[in-house]
Amino acid sequence: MDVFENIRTRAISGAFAHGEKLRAEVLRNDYGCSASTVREALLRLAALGLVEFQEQRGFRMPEYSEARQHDITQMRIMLETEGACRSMRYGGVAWESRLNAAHHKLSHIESRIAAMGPTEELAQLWMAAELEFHQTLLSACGSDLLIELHLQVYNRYRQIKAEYDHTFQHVASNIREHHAIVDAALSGDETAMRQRIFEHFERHLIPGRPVSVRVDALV
Amino acid sequence: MDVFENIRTRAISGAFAHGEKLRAEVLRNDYGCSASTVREALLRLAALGLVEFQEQRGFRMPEYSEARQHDITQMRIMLETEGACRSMRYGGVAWESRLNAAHHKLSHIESRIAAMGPTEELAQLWMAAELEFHQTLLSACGSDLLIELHLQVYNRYRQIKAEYDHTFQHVASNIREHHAIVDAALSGDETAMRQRIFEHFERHLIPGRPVSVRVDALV
DNA sequence: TGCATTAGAAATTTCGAGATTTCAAGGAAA
DNA sequence: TTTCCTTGAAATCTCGAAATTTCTAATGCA
Repeated sequence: MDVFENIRTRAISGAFAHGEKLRAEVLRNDYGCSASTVREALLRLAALGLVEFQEQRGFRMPEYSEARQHDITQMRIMLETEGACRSMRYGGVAWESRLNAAHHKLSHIESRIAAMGPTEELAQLWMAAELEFHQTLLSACGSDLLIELHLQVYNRYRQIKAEYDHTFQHVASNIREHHAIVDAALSGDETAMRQRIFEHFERHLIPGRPVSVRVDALV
Repeated sequence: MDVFENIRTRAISGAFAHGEKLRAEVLRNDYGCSASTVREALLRLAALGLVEFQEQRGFRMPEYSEARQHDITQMRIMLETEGACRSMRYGGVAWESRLNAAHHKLSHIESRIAAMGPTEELAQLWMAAELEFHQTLLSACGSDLLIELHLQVYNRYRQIKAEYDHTFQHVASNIREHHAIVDAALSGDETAMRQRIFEHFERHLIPGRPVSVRVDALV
């Protein structure tokens, strides 16, 4: 069992509370390994911003704050619009069909959640499919670094929204918004793509706080 | 002595060759600590992309490639234009004077290098002053995350350009370009700022390769 | 009471030995 | 010759104990 991978999953899916202390000596029991191995995993997570580390004071989960959520959301908007627009330019038909496939898988799961309510199993499937959809959106952008930084920001976003996600309040709007993004991709209209991505995230920004997003002639 | 910090500095200042293998058992001699401590530092560097890590196969420095340099440069342009423009909007006079101060310090060092040629000591001072200048440029952007990601990308940039930096071929143009950036900041013209930052990095892009940069009415 | 000190407990970090895995060279079979 | 296997050496990873630092709370003093 990969300790790093497993703790990472827990850290972005709400298994730990915001601000909770993470003690290697405690977590080791979950994995039957030594504290050093857990410590190693936590250090790597800290470098990725999923865990906070203070010398001689151990590890804790990041605290929640509206400002932090706004910041992370704005960065996701920036990286995803940039990546999606580049994919539109360079990706061609191959990318369009991959995006379609990823969207199909995701919307199937979202429909089931909308219809029969969230179960633990559906939530797991949704997490994976949502990530895959947004990664596919950027997959043809031609920049490994953009993709890597996006994954970092995506994970922090999931982490901060973990409890929110679990309720699936906005499945209906999510379905619409994901659909609108795919439409924009197929239409080849970059301005439309920027707007659709912005709209997808808009409700997670702090109203009134300045936002720096290029939307080009937002109506 | 902080092993992590020290190895990080070496990794971005050309002390290790591209693709070189980094063995904990070897590096421990430089620090008089155990291999585990070195290993811990290397894992953290790997999470930041400054070192590559393969399970059971240890650590090595990233290989050089033109494509990688282009990618990193493009991301620096993107993050720095965004951050600089936000600083222009939110930073006010306080930011302008901090930028002026940082620029003054940097250009003083660059002038000395231009005049009397590079020494090891001047190179060290330049590294610190250059980072401080570019960080000051973003310092009033209002986004901790943007600043954090920029530092990551900045470090990868320094790492890949380490030998190039050491020659100081372009001190003269650097002085001009840094000056132009400060001018744009004081003039409050965001379009000019985007252009000046692009020009500062232009020579490190692969000619002809598509670039996605918003420059707004580049003449 | 309020504040500083300090002793004990708890948590964090370092360490080197041992277990595991990969690498490299030589030899056998096709 | 080429490919596959064997084997010893080298490198990597894991572990729990020991050393260090921080935290807690009880004590003494003003």
